[in-house]
Amino acid sequence: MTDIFKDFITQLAEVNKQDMNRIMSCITTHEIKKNTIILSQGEVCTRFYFLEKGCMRTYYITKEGQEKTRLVSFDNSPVTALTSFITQKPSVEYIDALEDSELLSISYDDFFILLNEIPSWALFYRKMLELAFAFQNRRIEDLVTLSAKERYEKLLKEQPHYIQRLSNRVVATYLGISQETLSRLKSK
Amino acid sequence: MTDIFKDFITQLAEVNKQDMNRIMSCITTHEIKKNTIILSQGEVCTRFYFLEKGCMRTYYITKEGQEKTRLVSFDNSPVTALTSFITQKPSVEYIDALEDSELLSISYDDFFILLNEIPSWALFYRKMLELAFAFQNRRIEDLVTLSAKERYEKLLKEQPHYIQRLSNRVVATYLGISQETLSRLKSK
DNA sequence: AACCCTTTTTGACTTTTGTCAATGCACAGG
DNA sequence: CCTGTGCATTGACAAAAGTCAAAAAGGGTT
Repeated sequence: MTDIFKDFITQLAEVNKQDMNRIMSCITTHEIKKNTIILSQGEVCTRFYFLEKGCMRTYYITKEGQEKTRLVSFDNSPVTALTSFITQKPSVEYIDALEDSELLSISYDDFFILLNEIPSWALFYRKMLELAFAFQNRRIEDLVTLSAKERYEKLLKEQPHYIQRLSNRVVATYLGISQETLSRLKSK
Repeated sequence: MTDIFKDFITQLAEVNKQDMNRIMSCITTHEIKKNTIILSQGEVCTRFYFLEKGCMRTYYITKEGQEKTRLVSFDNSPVTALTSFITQKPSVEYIDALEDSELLSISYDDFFILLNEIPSWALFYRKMLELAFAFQNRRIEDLVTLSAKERYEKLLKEQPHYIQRLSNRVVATYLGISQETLSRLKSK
């Protein structure tokens, strides 16, 4: 059940059995229905989430009321408004489920207790931050260097599951273009 | 001389005198002339840099030959192609000096030796990653939610030194717009 | 002051993308 | 089997931003 998460941790840092049990003792599981919002703008992100199965989205709503997607997460990845989680300040982002999903979570307090208690957890966290940084780095690179059309083509080539599994509307807000523009790009 | 860096570290993590001396023993200083490139696309970033004084820029060159700026760093901030540094793989980014600058640096090997040797250095690194993540998060948010004009106005309001200290050309590549568009936005 | 070199501004035009509105389509719930 | 409701597509037009070229404005050097 929580094996997916164990594997994920182990890929980043070796954890002995005892430590792993300690980590797992802090974990809560959640079944989330499609369209459920697990974090709203203005709320503090008090838990670290990991998505075992399903699909979730981290997004903003602009003052004009438009949804803009920062990140879409699929099975086997962390899903957290990290900035809010780290600082324990209100989030500017929403997180919701695009499909029925299975989540694990750890509270902020436990997360940081583990950090001091278990060196391999600290290593795991550091590696995760490094990966998150690198991912965002590429995202900025794409947004700054590519046109809408090029961003779509790159996504189609490198992450075809985004386009297969998500609605046009969500893909468009992820690419930072309008639904109509995306629809026109697709029909070529 | 290296006091600026010491202060920077101390703000993120408490370091005792002995550890600080150990850290400082790994440090090299550099005087960099304006327009010097310290890292090119395709090179591995083998040192972690910290900018004590001056101004440096991290940027890409697109296949059309256009410069696109990911980040501009002023006095008292880290300046490193972190993704390349962490993975020790070739960088996609260039780093150059926009002004005469004073840098410190630590080699990759020393950096990771310190990480295992000195817990407060590990904490410093973790906090730095957290800050870098949060910064990039905001950058993505701006790129995704704001128009060129709004990005310019936000920069003018929140980081006026960018506009005062940098050439139009650099500001434009940072905002992801053309020089001419920026010039027109300014004249309103 | 005169020169060169770079940066900035301006104008005319093109391309890209967005907006609004209408239509078609598909699926969930009664 | 009908009927909404939301999503996708298409068309016509508008707005935003880019491109190219030329002129103007600075900045430093002799």
